[in-house]
Amino acid sequence: MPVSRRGQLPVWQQIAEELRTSINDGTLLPGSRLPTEAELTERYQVARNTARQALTALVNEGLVTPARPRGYFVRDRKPLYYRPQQEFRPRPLSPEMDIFLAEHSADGRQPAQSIEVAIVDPPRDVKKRLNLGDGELAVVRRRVRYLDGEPFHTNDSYFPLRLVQDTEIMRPEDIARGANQVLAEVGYLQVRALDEFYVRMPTPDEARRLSIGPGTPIAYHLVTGLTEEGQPVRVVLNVLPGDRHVIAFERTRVALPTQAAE
Amino acid sequence: MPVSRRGQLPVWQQIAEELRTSINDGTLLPGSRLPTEAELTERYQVARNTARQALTALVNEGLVTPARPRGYFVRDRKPLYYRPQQEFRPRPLSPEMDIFLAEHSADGRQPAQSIEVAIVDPPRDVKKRLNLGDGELAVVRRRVRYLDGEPFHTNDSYFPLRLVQDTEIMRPEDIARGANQVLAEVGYLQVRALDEFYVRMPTPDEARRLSIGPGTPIAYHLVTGLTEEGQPVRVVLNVLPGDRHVIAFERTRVALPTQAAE
DNA sequence: AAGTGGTCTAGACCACCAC
DNA sequence: TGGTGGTCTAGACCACTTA
Repeated sequence: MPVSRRGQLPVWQQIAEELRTSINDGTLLPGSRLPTEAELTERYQVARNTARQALTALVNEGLVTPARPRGYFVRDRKPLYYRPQQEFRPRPLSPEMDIFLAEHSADGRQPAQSIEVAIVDPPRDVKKRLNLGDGELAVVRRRVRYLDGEPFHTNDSYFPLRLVQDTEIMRPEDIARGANQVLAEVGYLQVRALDEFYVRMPTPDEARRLSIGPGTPIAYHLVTGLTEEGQPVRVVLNVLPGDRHVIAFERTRVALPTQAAE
Repeated sequence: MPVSRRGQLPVWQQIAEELRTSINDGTLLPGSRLPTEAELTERYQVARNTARQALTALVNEGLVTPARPRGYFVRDRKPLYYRPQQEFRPRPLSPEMDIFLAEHSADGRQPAQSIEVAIVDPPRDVKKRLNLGDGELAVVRRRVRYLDGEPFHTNDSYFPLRLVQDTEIMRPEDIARGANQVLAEVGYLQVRALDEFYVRMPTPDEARRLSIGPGTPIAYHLVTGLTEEGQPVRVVLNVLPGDRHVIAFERTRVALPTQAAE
């Protein structure tokens, strides 16, 4: 086979490149099995570790996933649309999960979620955006959302404790009309939100919580909800595995048609 | 040292975990050097490959970067804000690069860009969003933007060839008033845009073009620009390395305060 | 020139699970 | 229970780049 030990590229990269090509040109379709490590060592006449290095590279690129003891398989990415704007749209009275449900159940997939409420000293990220003083606490509603029993993403909403004490927000149950409505009822209507997306590899904790395999990055999505006066009253922290989401939103022209920047 | 061969976790994971902890608790600050492979094999009494596997894992998590022959170093993530909304804001007559420049030069960093124009059969992603028939061609303006001489992101704008033939868009130069304005002048004013973000590892090509090291994912940002009639006239394809960008935008309430979804 | 990580080999034992 | 990938060892040679 055409691997050369004197080539510009290391042998393992040449092997990885050949496999990559097979995947891209459709020779190896999503879901199909790659050659085993043993087959590669045989075919290219290299040590097993060399073949392994090639496969490991593909795993870290997110192209391939190992499924012991059946072999390595070409990954099948089928991300679903995730619409941060959705939450500023009016909607009928319905369980808190509605949006998520409406977005995804159309596919015939079974949505589910777990809710957990805690009073915490929030992470620095959140503290800063909520303008919390030292030692000031927050309530967090932590959710993991599932699709067909598989974890899909996490959604942790933080509220300053002093604003939501003794409201429904403190109870680990679905809030039929939405937590934002509860906030509005106690005088903190949100009229603006700031969205930030960080793209990075998951921490081991995140990987565990969401069953994220190697080679799968995440979007770390922060939303800061503000009142008319610009007071932050809510920070949401979402972790969206890249292989399961497409983040989508829509924009409309805000200004007169005098100028349109590229 | 406390690595046990009979532990639940493989030795290399235990080593990785100790290093990870040192990084997170500030013992190893961003920019500082990790122990060398030789030092780790000595300290933990393991084979070099085992120490290496621990370090490689941290590299693939994006925590650490190897800088031969100086050793491994803790990475320093300093992403800049990237605001897709910016382009729908009015702005003064100025070079095409202005937005990018205004966004980033405040930091005292030197922005630059390269432009390249080509007539191509666009990728499927683009073709579909532009509603191009089979064999119908497009013009692409490919840009790489730099900051302090380092590649920062790529920005490829596609236009249906039939719409922009003989316009400035065909010329590989900065368009002072912006390509969108040119489009508007020939009758294709954009009033809406659809944004999609995919989060994934870079392809080897992307990694090369943008000098992306291992363990760094990208956001693949697609913008489809639509006219009043809903005709797509522009598709932009951005590749944003995760270690250099924070994607940010703002939302305002669109509906009456009857309902506020969480 | 020395020391670093990069590559590669050859071999061993093990845990897991589909068949 | 066989075959798979996961882990680990011990050693070798090389390429690079900074000091």
